[in-house]
Amino acid sequence: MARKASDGAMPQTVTDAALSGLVGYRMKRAFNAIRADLLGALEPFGLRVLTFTALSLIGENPGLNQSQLAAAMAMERPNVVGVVDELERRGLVARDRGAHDRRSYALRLTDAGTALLSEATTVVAAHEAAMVDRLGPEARSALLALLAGIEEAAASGPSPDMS
Amino acid sequence: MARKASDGAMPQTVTDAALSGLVGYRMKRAFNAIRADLLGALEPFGLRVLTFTALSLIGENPGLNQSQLAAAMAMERPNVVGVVDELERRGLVARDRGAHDRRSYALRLTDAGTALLSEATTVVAAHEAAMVDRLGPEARSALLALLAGIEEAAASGPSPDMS
DNA sequence: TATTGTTATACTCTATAACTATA
DNA sequence: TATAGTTATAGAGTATAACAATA
Repeated sequence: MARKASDGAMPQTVTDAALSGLVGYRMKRAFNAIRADLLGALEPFGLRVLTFTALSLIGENPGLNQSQLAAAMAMERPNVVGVVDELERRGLVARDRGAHDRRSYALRLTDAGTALLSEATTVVAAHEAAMVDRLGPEARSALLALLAGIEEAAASGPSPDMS
Repeated sequence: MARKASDGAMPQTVTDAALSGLVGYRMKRAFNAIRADLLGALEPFGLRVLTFTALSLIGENPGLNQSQLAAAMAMERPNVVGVVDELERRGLVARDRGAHDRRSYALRLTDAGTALLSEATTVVAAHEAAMVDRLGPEARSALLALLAGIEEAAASGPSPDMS
């Protein structure tokens, strides 16, 4: 049986006072928690975070191509291919060859994709509300504003035009 | 030359109105921005986010073992091995065989580890301040409180005691 | 029998280089 | 030549199963 209370060789509780004042540390832990919850919410729909995000962006921007989708998702083009492949294989997204530029695909949701996105969005919003609304009625909007501000601050970051 | 302005086949700007109300989406983007900045701050020290976090936790809790470190870092024990290996190889952390329980190691910083942690912590804090303080004097503490609250809400989450 | 550290392994996400077909 | 999509590949980060040493 495990009995180390009388041992005295190691700390019983691990503290993180030095780290807990760092936004990056707190954000990683909070993000992991949110991500795990989000994953659970999406799992019944057979969606991952990436496929859900892509589905939502395509639904809101029908006709966009994969390069634009990659930029919107802040990821590289090659990694978008698999995401769209998966959505296309499941009949949720269609790739239409562009008439104007035959190199690119115009992405759009199928009827099945529109329906699944609608259901998944409802469930995801409910999951998030259950987590965030414990912190008070204004916590959600305050948090969203702060997070958006951080992303913006990073974009116009400490090393501007270092291209 | 690229000239698609007169094409009209695809949207010029991609919107994310539906997603931008979701905490998970905003958090992922903000976290990526913070993480990239953090990575840049740690790179001169030869540290990653994981090794910096481990270094800080060991410095604050000398004598803790790898299982406790894993729990504190919210990761699995096998993945801690490589992190401690790397820190030990660089002479920043020492593994002392425990006299009371010879299965475990008592982890502690070496003098070099203490010195490096001190320098890295200063630089990381300055980097974070440069990003976060643009949002106002109270943004940092407000954000930390909200993030801690989210993590706590997740811990006592919607599916309690589902072990 | 349970726990610590470990190895092996696999899966996801991400990033880069190089190819093809179109422009 | 430049761009869109693609392939192949490699690197992190994370997760589980199984093992030896110790309790």
